[in-house]
Amino acid sequence: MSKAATELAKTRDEFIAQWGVMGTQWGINRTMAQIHALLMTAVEPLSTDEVMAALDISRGNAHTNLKELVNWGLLRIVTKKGERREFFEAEKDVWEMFRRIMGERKRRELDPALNVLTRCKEETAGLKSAEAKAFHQQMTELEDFLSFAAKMGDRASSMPQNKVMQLAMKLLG
Amino acid sequence: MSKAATELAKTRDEFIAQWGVMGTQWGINRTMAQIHALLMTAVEPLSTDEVMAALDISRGNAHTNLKELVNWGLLRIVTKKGERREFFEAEKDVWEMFRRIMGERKRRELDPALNVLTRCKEETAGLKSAEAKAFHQQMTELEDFLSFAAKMGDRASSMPQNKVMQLAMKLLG
DNA sequence: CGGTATTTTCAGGAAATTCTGAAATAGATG
DNA sequence: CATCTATTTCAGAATTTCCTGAAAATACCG
Repeated sequence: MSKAATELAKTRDEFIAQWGVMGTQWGINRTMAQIHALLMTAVEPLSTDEVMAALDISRGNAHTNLKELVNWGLLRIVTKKGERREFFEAEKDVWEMFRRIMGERKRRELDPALNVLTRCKEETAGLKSAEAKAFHQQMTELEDFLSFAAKMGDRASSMPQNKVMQLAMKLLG
Repeated sequence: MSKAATELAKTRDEFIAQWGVMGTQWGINRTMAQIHALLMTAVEPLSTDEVMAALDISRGNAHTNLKELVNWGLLRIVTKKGERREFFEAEKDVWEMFRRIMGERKRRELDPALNVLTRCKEETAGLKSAEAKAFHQQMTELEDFLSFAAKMGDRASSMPQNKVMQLAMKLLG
């Protein structure tokens, strides 16, 4: 391998390793983040065995996390003709990646939180004590805020990128 | 305790428990989320011992997580005159809470990610192969996107709430 | 000071999460 | 349908994260 190619490989490995660390801080597991980093910077789709080899992980681990990334919409499965194996390819467009992550996090985190808040709000709607009123009010404010955030997220991710950029520029202006 | 007061206590406990579960999914630990929920819905500041009793947790656990929440800016320490103990009080304004969380997450998660991306970008800036160029380009796009997001976050959280609402309404329009 | 109340730290244990490796299943091919 | 290849599942091991309880440190008070 040439000097330059080694250099690139080293930096890429660093990126993969660090992205894994970031992942754990973001609340997703290290391997999943590393596979994502690996495929984001891959020139072409990789097979499960190639991922196993590149990251030195077991088949079960590679399989589970590849499928999880497919569920998140961050990878897609591609097939090569004459090949029976599945290959995995990352969504590389950053804006599209962001949309997918937003949507998935909303579904997994925001929506359940909203359910809890709505329920707690309703269960205390009729109570008359000052404590109960304060609690009910707090639930209402949290719910309003989160449902507002959810709507904004939906709206932003269903808009063409350039529209969002225009609006954002106004905000930054 | 009256029927209504029991009802309120039950709902509040449910809120605290569920908020704890949400916390784990959001990547923060269960106890920290529960303490936050407890204090968000407390009528007045609580001492460490009261938090321990309310959640049935050890002193070490209560202490560590209370201090961590203070670091996040989600709780403040208050003292009562004639009392030597510290009491903890939650920031209850939802918008302010959001600002604090945004700021802290940016500092802990976004900024380190940006450093990694910048380094990987710089280390491959001079390389000529098609692979290296693609890698460099991917790093650049990720960096641009995240630094843009960071700026937006900063901007939004340093604006008065009503300004943000106005802009948001336009976006939702 | 000496005594007491409170906060802080941290070693070791408990719990939760993640990973491995191998067995089971599914799918293709001749 | 026998065989080969690839995918999926999952019990138990490894690792990481979290919590307890007690000891150490700190702050206050007479």
